[in-house]
Amino acid sequence: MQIFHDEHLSIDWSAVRFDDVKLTLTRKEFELLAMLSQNEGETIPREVLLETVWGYRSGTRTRTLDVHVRRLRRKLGIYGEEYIQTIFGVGYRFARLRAPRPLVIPGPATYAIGA
Amino acid sequence: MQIFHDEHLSIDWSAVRFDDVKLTLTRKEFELLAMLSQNEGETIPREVLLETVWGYRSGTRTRTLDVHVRRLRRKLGIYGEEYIQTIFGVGYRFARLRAPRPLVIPGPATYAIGA
DNA sequence: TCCAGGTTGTAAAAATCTTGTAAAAGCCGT
DNA sequence: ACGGCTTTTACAAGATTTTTACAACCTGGA
Repeated sequence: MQIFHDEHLSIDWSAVRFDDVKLTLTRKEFELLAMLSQNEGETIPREVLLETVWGYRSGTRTRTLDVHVRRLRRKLGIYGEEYIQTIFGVGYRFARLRAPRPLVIPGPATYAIGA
Repeated sequence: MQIFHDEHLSIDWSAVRFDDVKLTLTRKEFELLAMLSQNEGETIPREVLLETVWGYRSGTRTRTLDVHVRRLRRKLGIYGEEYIQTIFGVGYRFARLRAPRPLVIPGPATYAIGA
């Protein structure tokens, strides 16, 4: 069963792939991503994430969520910050990727072909 | 009847061959490989493997599965880890071999081509 | 039946991976 | 600029897997 899909990212219970490259997420990373992507577009408060994914009771002082968001973003590559947005003072929000993929081909060899 | 096939690996009920070389697997090794490859791409939990292949009831403390995965991987040669992937804390997943063989030749020669 | 060879499971140490925390650095809104 | 919140990095503890070695167990043939 699929949790979320768009042009680049595909999230299933069996696997997560970004542009046909399989991402290996840890359990917590996956649970967090699932939680966020299942509520695409909605801002989920920190407290809610900490409670649903970690089972922490409200009031627990921890930075775990932030660190996991960080690791998740890194695995999502350059679009990490696009997919997982910070809502300052509230929580995080998962969003579908807007613009297609910018195609940039640097390097001299490229020009030689076109010339 | 064939269980799984790709460019390198061929798994039938009668034989398993890797690049036209017949592999001699033991019964348990074969059952494990069959179970995994029949569900290509899906992560199969340890518990499920231990129950279906070994008939163990859930909760049995054993390392047998790990050891058999080890022996299987070894027989699959350098691609052992590619075909049989570990999903930490969950189980194992059989996957089709990705890219053929990454042939990368860095260095000055590359630039000479473009020039 | 007994032996030889191969198969299977276990134990234990070594290696690896995951996860949470601490602390410094950076960012945000006022 | 300030206080509060988030990001980033590094580390340590705990959990899980890998690896090796060994012993028990089959099974077929002598």
